[in-house]
This record gives sequence, structure tokens and C-alpha cells, in this order.
Amino acid sequence: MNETNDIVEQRRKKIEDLKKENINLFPNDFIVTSTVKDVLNEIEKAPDSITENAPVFALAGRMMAINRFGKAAFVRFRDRTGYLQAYIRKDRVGDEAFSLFKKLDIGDFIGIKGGMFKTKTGEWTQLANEIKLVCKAIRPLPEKFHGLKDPEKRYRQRYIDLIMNSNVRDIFVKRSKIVQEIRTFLLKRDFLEVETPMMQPIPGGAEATPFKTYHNALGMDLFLRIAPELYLKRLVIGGFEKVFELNRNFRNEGVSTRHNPEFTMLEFYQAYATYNDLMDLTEEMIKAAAVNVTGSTLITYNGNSIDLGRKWLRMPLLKAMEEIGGIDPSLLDDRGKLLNFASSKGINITQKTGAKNVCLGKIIAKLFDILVEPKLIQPTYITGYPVEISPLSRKSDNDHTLTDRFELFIAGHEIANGFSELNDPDDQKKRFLQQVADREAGDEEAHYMDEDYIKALEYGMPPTAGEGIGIDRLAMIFTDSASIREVILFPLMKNEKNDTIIN
RNA sequence: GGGCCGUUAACUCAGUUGGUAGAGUAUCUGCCUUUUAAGCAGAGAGUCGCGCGUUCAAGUCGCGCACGGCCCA
Repeated sequence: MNETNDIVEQRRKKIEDLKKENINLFPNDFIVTSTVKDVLNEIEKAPDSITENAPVFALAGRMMAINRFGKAAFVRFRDRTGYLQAYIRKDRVGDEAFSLFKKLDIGDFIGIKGGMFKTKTGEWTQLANEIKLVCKAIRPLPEKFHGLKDPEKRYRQRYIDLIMNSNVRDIFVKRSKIVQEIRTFLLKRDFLEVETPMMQPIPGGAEATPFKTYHNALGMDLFLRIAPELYLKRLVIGGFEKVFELNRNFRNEGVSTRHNPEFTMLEFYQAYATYNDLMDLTEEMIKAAAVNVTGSTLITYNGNSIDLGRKWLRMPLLKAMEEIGGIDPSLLDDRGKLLNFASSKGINITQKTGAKNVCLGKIIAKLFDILVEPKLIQPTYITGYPVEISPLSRKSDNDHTLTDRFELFIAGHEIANGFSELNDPDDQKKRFLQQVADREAGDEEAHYMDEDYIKALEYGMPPTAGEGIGIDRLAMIFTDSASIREVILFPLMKNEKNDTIIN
């Protein structure tokens, strides 16, 4: 990173000049008394009490624009709460401070002390009594009007993106608020927030390929978790009847506009509840988050107007396949017919899983993803998933081929997956054995056997319902972001040059 | 994994039929004490992503590679 250009060289030259004058480029003694927002609030409260002489505010921030006029200048600077303009006059700050100020650049941090006045155009502006350098920037910022647009640079150097693009700052503030709202919502309902292992000896709780790592001292393989599910249910067995975890999962899969290898999930479990209860709770929670974060239950995503305020539709999976996917229901219980139907639509089922004998449930799920999911724009719960693709879900009492499971879709995105938990240890063992067989048949995403989890279930897990909600996808929908990279501060990127190898 | 598109000054972008590189902003110098993308005068700034090839000549054409974006699987 030693590339030079003439702007950086010029700045380094200025820095040498400043050093010769004994100017500290990185001081830490400027005392900030107010934020920009504090000042604006005081003005709003009592505008008549504000003058250019008093009260005196001490503010600090990054200079984003400078208009110089020989012996005076306007400076636009920003702190975390907003922008403020300051007016620097040579006859007010003194010759020495003004000649220092002349050497400062856009991007530098300054501290200013002074009162407030209104300019000719009516903008409240700080009149500097003092101006100090608080931190020198060596590299120049992008141009003020067009800002930084190059997506690669925006992701790799997110700090510049955040400096330059207020809409990007807004997205991440919103994301943080979503997380906070969800946490508050669950804590109010007596859920306990917990942290379970991210490094697991047996990865479980989802169908996905894990990242593998190795513990040197213990001499053991470990996997980064693909889901916290099996640990959270152990906690329910332990007596924590309402738990949640809101943190990162890791899946060793491709990167796309909807997938980042590490992503954030909420998982929560509630004893003595059913999947129907969780649908009610989720609806309430996401509506509350929408109101508290965006101010409304109406959101726009990708040009679609989405109304979170209406009662959310609930539709059985097989009915959705028929009514929305346009699939003849007589095909839905016949593997062969359904495979023929898929290939007539140009959909190759076997390719992804690698398994030779793909089960009926997987074929249905795949067709659902392609033919139904994109059409689920308004919030919709799809219920009743086939048992063979729901190895941790409780079987429906009235149909043992289906489970008490739902998925939530908004704006064509899968947002949540929840179910009444399977708490019969013998049934769970059978399901794991089927998964192991699938794995041996070539399905790399099938579950591993987890004997300890079976043992835990044998101690008894009360009837429980649990759910996972994809926080990144929720953030995408709340911020009208087309790519998951727009809601992850530092999305995973390949090395710019393939020569960075760390041993 | 496949397809399409992109990569040119610090940033945003032009660059015609292959003929030795352009603008705006930013930067530097000078003038300027109420600007709002300030103004006026002048100046500097490029490994055209990387490599190979075709050609008298490549930012431009061809092949390969890297990174990124979108779509598909």
C-alpha cells in the first residue's frame, strides 16, 4: 500500500512544514463540549439567546468542504450527529491560527470554539474564536459531488463509503436499530439472551456445508457453526424455557446478492408454544420493528409496495405449489412425475445436492424456490413442510408426511424458518440416521449424527417451538437494499492480488 | 460452475475507423472577509487492471489471467 500520487506527496510536504512549526498533527487535548445536534437543539429552544459571542461551543469534526476567501473561509464539518458550517476570520482567530488553518485540507479533523450567527442566506454558522487541528489526514477524500460510487472500493474501504455517503450511514444505523428493537422485544417477553458455541465439534441445526478448523492444543477438528439450534434446545432441556441468540452463523457456500459466508441470525425457542404461536409473535415483532425503525408498516422494496400492517397470509406449502406455482396437485406426491415436470421447465434438481436419489421433499422445495418464492411479495407464511426435509421438526398430528413448520417470505425473500420442535428422541434418532444415509449417498449438506443431542432429548425437552430469522435479509428489506453486501459493513471479498498468503 | 458487463488522473466519467491521453471536481500558485458544487487567472497530475499476441502503430483488435457488478445454476 505504498502507492504514491502527487496529492499525497503535496500533503506530506505540508505536514513537514507543520512539523517544523512544532504543530502536533495528532493531539488529544481538545475538549469537546457539544455535538452539532446539541447546538442545533439549543438554537431551536431559544434562538434569541444565541449570539456570535455567547454561548461558546467547543465542537470537533471532519472537514468536508472549505470555501476560502483570502482572509476568511467557510468550513463545513461533520460529527456523528450532523453537519455544521463554521466561519473562520483571520481577524478573529489571529494570524498564527489562520496561517495554520491555511495549511489544512478537506478530510482533516478540526476543533472549533465559538458562538453562533446566521449568515446572509440564513444558515446558522459557528463563528470561530479558535480553530485547532485535531487530526491530520494524509490521503485525500473522493470528490464531494459524485462521492464514492465504485462498489468494489465501497466494500473494501467501507470507511470512505461511510465518510462520503450519508445513505450508507443511514442503512447501518437502521440495521443496528432493527437488532436493538428485536432484542428489546424479546427481553420484554422474558426471553433470556444466551451465547452458545460458534466452534462446534459436530456442526448441526441446518443443511449447509460448514467451515472446518483445527484446535492445535486439543488436537481436534472443529467446525464454525452453521446454526446454534441444537445448543439452544439443550438449554431448553436445561430449563431455560425462553432463550434467544442473536449472532453470526457461517456457511461455506457461494457468495451472491443474498449470501455472505458469515451472516447474522436470530434464533429463539419458547417452551409450551407451537409454531402457530411463533407466527403470531414474529408478525408482532417485525411490525413493531418496522414502526420503531422506519416509522411505518409500509415499506418499499425493489419498487414493490409492501404492507406489513395487514394480517399476514398463511398458506400450506402444497396449496402454494398448486395455486401460486401452477403445479398440478396430482404431481406433488409422485417423484417421477415431478422430476419430469421439473426437467420440462428446465430445472435440474440433482445438480446441487449431489445426491442420486433426491427425495420428493427436496424436489418440492426446489420447485418452490423457483416457481413460488419470487412471487411471495407481501408477507406470507408457508406452512406444512415435508418431513424428509425437516429433520428437526415435529410431525403434524393429522398428516405424518408433513411437519408443524413454517417459513416466512417477504418481498420474494425467505426471512424466517420456524417449527414446533421434534422432542421424541427415538424419532429424532431415526431422522438423523436417514440424514447420515443421505450424506453417504452424496448429499454434503445432510446432517451429521449427534449422539449427545439425542441423549439430551432423552432427558426430556418440553414441547417447544423455535425459529430462526435472517437479520441481514430483514435489514435488506427495511432499507430497500438489493444486495446483502449493502447491509453488511465488511462483506467478504477476495484478495485484490492473489499474493497475500498468511501462514 | 456458466453468461453478460466493467476496470483510463485522488474521485466521477469521456475517449470516434487502431495513429502517442481528455473533462469536471479535487490538488498546487496568485487574488478575494457571508460562501452553499463560491468566483477569477494560471499550473501540475496517467504502469489506460495484469500478461501475451496481431500490427509500422494498441486505451481501442484477439487470447489468457485477476478483481468487481448483474443475471443464471
